[in-house]
Amino acid sequence: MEIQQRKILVTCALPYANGPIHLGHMLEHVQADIWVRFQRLRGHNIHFICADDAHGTPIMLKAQEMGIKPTEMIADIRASHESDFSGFNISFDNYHSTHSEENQALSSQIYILLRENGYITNRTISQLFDPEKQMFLPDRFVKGTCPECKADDQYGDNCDACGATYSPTEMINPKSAVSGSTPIMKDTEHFFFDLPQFEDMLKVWTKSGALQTEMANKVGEWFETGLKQWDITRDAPYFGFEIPDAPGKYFYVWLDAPIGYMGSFKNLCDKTEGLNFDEYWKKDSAAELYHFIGKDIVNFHSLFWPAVLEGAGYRKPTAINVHGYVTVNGAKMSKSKGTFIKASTYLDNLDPECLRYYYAAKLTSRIDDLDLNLEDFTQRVNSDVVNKLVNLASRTAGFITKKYDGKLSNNVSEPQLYQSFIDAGESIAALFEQRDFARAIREIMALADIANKYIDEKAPWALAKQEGSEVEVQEICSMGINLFRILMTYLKPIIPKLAARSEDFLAETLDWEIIKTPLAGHQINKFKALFQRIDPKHVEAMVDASKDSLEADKAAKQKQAAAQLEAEKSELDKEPLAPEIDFDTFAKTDLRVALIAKAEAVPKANKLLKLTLDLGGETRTVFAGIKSAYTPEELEGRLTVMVANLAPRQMKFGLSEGMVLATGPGGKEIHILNPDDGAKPGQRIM
RNA sequence: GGCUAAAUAGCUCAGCUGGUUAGAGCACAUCACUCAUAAUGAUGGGGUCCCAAGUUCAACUCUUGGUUUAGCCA
Repeated sequence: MEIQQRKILVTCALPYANGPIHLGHMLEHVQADIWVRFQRLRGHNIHFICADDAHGTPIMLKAQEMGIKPTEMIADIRASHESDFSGFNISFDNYHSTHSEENQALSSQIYILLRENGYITNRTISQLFDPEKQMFLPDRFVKGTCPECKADDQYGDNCDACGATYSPTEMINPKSAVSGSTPIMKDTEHFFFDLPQFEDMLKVWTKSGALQTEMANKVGEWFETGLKQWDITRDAPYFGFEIPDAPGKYFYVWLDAPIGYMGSFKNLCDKTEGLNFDEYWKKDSAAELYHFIGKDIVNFHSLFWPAVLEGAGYRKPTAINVHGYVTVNGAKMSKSKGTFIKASTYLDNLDPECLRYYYAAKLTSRIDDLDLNLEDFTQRVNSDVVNKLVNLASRTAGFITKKYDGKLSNNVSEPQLYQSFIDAGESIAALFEQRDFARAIREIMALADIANKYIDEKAPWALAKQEGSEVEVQEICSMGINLFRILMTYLKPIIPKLAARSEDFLAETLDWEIIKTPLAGHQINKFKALFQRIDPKHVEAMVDASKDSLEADKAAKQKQAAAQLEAEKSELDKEPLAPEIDFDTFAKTDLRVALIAKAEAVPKANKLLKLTLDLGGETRTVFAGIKSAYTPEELEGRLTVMVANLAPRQMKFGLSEGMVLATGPGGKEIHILNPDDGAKPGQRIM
């Protein structure tokens, strides 16, 4: 290949490991994947990496809620993320996690370099602290009344009702969202990254072409407001990496998350022969580095991240490629409308290539939001991919197979037409390079229209009925196949699976350079349907399924909320104290230490165990309603407490001569009493 | 509240630094074709280019004000 081979490293933003991938995430991964596949197709040396962002308070608390370790939770979520991405044919060279050895080593090393270079300062700050949970609270985990409009139940950083922003300390009646207790102010020493020192460098870098103009403008506004020192510390308990030389202090998740890009690449280098970490990350690296991100995290990537890299002596990104949000049917993705669609739900119902195509058809290099209009989606994909593109092969292949044994003509009858399709490749490539996929697709489809027109004008089906036109018919249809081959090659980065099926059909690997020579005298395979139309029913089913999973979520949340409410009630609320009695009244109750000599299940009783209690010489038979919480085996040999002077009571299964004491609401939650070590059977309890 | 971006046919979007009757695809209508996954081709209907004022010989394109939407900041 003539083109100078480039060394490129591409990343997608690291998905947060506390929830599933949805179609919003997919926009970014599809965009990056198309660009990466395009570069590969052009012969460049490109590596595409990602990882799960696995640290932070929300993950720690969610794991707690689920009753599992954070490491277990992030492992599960990572598996689901990887499966979703591979379902959409996202061609990562490596998918790692920020909770990894590589990342810990790099984060610590970068932090130490920043400190040595004088970019870390420390000071004591005062923060809201949950006295019950013994933890500092991020703003999002404080709820209370808005100081401006007095709306209840607002988050600690801003008010949904009036849009006011404030610090959680200004809230009226703040409560910890974790425990419900009232937070107190507590001092703690934090480390700060001294961002203002990088202002001059950032002003130059952000205007160097590394950012889209819209973003450069946006960042300009932030400069006007003034850069602030960045708090990179969180106190224990925190799920993350402990800061070197600072026990109990952890890196804020947003410090080690972007370093996760490096961590994932390091991990790839360690398992790839000849791939050198420094070649891509050292200060004077000749490799290109691109981050694909959404517009929500621009500040981290255009200010903190390049400054951290610079401060620690690494190279800065070549460019940050920012995209907008996905809306569905013109509105924000909504769980109640069923338009909050998870990647897995999509894959259950539709072909990933359809979404890849549709996103590509609407993606530009700008930051506009992209609307997934489900009706338009169906029409556009069916019309472009099936009616125009695949149709080109479908309508000509039959002739070649039936009349010419699957062999294309030796002669290329329209070399000029062919060449015009090849020439268009240059501008199409430029559009791919600029991430202007929408325009690329428009050009490709305009070519498909020309190709269909050509077939229509030549009408090989009419010629086929005339004697002596065999060669001409073969040549026309071969042209059709050849044009199809060019178009499919251009689309290969976007719809790789369809391209792969086309390769089977054409008996050839589609390649940007090779297609410059048309196929002549070439044997192709029998045409099979290459692509299934989108059936609107499947789209509907997907939306319904998204509603379903939401309803389940909602029900689960309600149940959880009810349980939490119950748990928040004190035991005394549930069962208020009984009226006062005098000592003599209490003394009438004769409580004794009893040895459970024997315990057996009562065959026909659901709740009862038959206990034989030894009072040190005398035994009693007691039926106790604790079968749901204890097995007979675990009770035998234990000491417990019984009411020894309770009048015997005739039960269906025999006479019960007393009762054992237990607490708890019932079911599994029954706890019998245990006297402390040393107590002897028969001793009175007073 | 301050700022940024967007607002063009039923839908999704193009319209470069202001210059003759505002474009494409889809959808719709009519005709042609019947090779093709009811696909393709031709023709056509459809727009006060968000509103108002201004600059100009001339504004979808520039300026100002407003409306709506999305977002950033306080």
